[in-house]
Amino acid sequence: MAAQTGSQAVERASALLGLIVESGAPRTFSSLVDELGLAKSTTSRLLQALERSRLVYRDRAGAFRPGALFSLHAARPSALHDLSELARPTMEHLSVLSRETVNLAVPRGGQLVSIDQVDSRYLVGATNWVGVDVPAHCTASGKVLYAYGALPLPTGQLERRTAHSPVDRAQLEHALVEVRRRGWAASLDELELGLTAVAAPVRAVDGSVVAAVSVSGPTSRINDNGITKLGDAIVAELRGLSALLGHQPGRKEGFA
Amino acid sequence: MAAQTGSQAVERASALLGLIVESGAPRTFSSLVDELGLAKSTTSRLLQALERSRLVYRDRAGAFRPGALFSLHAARPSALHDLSELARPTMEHLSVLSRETVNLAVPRGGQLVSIDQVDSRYLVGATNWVGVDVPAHCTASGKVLYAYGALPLPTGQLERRTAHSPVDRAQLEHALVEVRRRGWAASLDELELGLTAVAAPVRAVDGSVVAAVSVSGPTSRINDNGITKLGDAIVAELRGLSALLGHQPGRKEGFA
DNA sequence: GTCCAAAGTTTCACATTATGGAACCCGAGT
DNA sequence: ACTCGGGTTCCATAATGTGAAACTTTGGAC
Repeated sequence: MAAQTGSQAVERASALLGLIVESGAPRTFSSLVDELGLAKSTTSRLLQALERSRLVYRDRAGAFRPGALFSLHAARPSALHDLSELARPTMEHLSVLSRETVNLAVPRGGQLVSIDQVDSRYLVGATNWVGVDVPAHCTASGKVLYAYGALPLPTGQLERRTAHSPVDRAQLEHALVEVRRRGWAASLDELELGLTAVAAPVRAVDGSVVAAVSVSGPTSRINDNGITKLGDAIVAELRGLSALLGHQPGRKEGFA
Repeated sequence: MAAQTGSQAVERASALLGLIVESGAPRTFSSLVDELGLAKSTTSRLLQALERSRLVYRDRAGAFRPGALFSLHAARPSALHDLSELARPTMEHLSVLSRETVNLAVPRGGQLVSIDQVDSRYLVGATNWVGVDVPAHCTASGKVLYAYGALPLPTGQLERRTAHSPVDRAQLEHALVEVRRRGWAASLDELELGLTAVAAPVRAVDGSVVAAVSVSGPTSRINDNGITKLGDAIVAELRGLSALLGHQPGRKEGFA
């Protein structure tokens, strides 16, 4: 049985709020009652308190969604900062393992946005990618977000950055199939000659991909340590971060 | 005194969470104790419950920030949907008042993103702008977001859409000064000949601008009803929406 | 290193609050 | 009309939350 923490009511209300936030779809009153197992009257009263506190709102059909405080948070630039703080321990662990540059990127406004970085521990290979505008199809993170539908596929002519850049659509599509098969993506001299990156997805509770974490460095060094080995290591490391976002391995991990 | 709601503990914890989410900066333990006036021990216990529930996290200095559930929500496409649901009543009221097209736009990835629209009640003037890529400096909403620092100013050459488009930087800068003076922005035949829009800012708790709401229609009709009158009406209508995001009129409303 | 104040946590008696069963309300469907 | 599902309100009482006080930890000054 749960230890006494002096905050049972708060924990119950928080559990309700967690179910609502983690849900991809609006939650009905009775589904919340069934899942949490509290009395209807208790559930009703806790939800009313959450509603008054702007933590949930009821849509037109009466189902529950995250409320104004969540929208306020999401609307501010600091939301990205909080996400990168959440990811920071994972990124620093990857930095220790790989000794290379670790980068966190998210889809924003239909584009790839790099929001945080842990720098390489080598003297060579220290490019700061945060805030830098790059063609997503040439990057490992971009391929991850495309492969799992977190970014709309690019339209128009694909930009060529190097002789290795995937400017042919069929070539890119094939690469995305490979990403989905392996669970990670690679970019070999495609953004910049001599630069290789490997990236894997960060998933939310329903398996949808919300971010990508990449490890990048000079092609020679990354090759020497093994691209497949690195890809699998990133996937393994991101399990913890995805779990913080409510993701449980074994759940559907397909096209979001 | 407050009526008995049977959820005092939840309301207290929610009030703490609200202070943390509304704060632009991390909140210290003692500032929360001072502001809410609860006993230190009660405050400590409630914050611990919120932390266990992933609703807050403590940064390296031990100060409190919105937790993983907020980051999860912000990272998902549905966050924009929830923001537009929050704005919907205001937008529909503006639609009734103006009988024109009402649009909600946010800054995302350094760009202007239109996320919701209430259509004109006239037969003429029904363009759907949601998801359409437009040069922000030619739009009323874009000018609002630039004027208040919610969007980085455009770099490079300013695109010309019509003979009225502000392609000269000094011209644009002057327009932004005017936006800040009046509290709303206008775009007269600048995006499209015959199209005029007026927009005003949606503000968060600290006065920072997080979105813009515009009313647009044929230039002749908008002119007939008066641009200044429309601008002032939008500003007045958005007070309620900004209040939902914790904004209180009279607080600093300057450059965010 | 020591000392001290501030930040924060734990303990516990008991007053207050949260709980859940039952009654009730409302709207939709038959 | 009745039934059912989604909720809300009521209320007796058991359980929990509360805050004062004691205690611990941390950071800065000397």
